Amino acid sequence: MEEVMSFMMHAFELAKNLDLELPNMVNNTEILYSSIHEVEKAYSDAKERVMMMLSSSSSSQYNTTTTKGSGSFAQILSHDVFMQKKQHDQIMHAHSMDPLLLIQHPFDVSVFLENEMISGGDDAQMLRSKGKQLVDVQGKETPSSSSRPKQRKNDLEKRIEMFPAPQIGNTEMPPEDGFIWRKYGQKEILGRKYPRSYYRCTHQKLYLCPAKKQVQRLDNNPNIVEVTYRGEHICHKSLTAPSSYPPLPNLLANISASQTQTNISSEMWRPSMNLDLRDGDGSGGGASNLRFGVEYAVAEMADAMFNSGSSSGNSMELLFQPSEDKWEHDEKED
DNA sequence: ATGATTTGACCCGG
DNA sequence: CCGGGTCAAATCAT
Repeated sequence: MEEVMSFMMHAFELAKNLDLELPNMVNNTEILYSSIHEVEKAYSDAKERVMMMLSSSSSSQYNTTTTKGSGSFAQILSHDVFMQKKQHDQIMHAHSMDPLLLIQHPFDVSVFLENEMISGGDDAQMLRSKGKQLVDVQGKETPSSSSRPKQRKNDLEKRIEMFPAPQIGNTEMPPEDGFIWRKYGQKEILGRKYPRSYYRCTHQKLYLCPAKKQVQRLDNNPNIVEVTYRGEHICHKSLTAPSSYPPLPNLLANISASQTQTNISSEMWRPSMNLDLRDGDGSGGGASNLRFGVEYAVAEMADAMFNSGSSSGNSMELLFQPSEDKWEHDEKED
């Protein structure tokens, strides 16, 4: 029960925060949206916990091996709510929060794109055509003409997204977005309360992946981090994935059917536990090390295991449900 | 030993 | 010249 209370308290806190920050948010719809969404989610989480409890209390003798079709009303209800919540979250994310989708379906979320896009589109191509020397294929710098082969800002397409920031635990943990990032710098920014962290794609060396991101906590609302993406993941395309994702509706259908993808932003909002994966000093470490696909499933599993405790088998049931239609398959090298 | 993070120095555009 | 972005050596983690 304390768990539920904790969830509720968190929801209250978020709502209160939203209330307080509302005047500041009216002209920033992204933040407003994000905040509302998180409040909604917090309550939804609390509700889910209650459902779980209902479920376990009314069918305690069935315990963990309950299989589908034999559940009590509460179980069904709980399952239903869980599904609804998941589906809802995923739809919301698909439309606004998921940078993968943002990259793959920029048309769908154009509201989040900045005006600073560079005509010409393809980053890699653009870099090449601009004669920028990055690194050569062997990974060595190609020294020529005194100046450093450094990409300058504005060379890459820029996309800004708002993510909820963790309030407890390692609050410096950047939002998980499905890619593996390596931190290469941190800087105090003039007029900003919090330092900005710089990340680049881990596969930069191997695959010349130009993707980068900056993570910056907002000063007027530290609960939100502004993530600026630059460049697209060519490594993602070549390594894993789907050079093109299924059309959005299909994707959503797949996700909600398979229940394997984790709601990304929810991972950092777990109110009653500290999900620090490493680095507890909060000194700016902790680049995200989860990757899309497998680890997400693992995270989801861990999430379900921790959160459901001994109360119900529903989550597990969802987790192990066959789902071959995942669109991220492997990380095979070529 | 290898890879990631930290952090001061450096570079460049405005 | 200043500030933002990046480099790279030192350090840390595994």
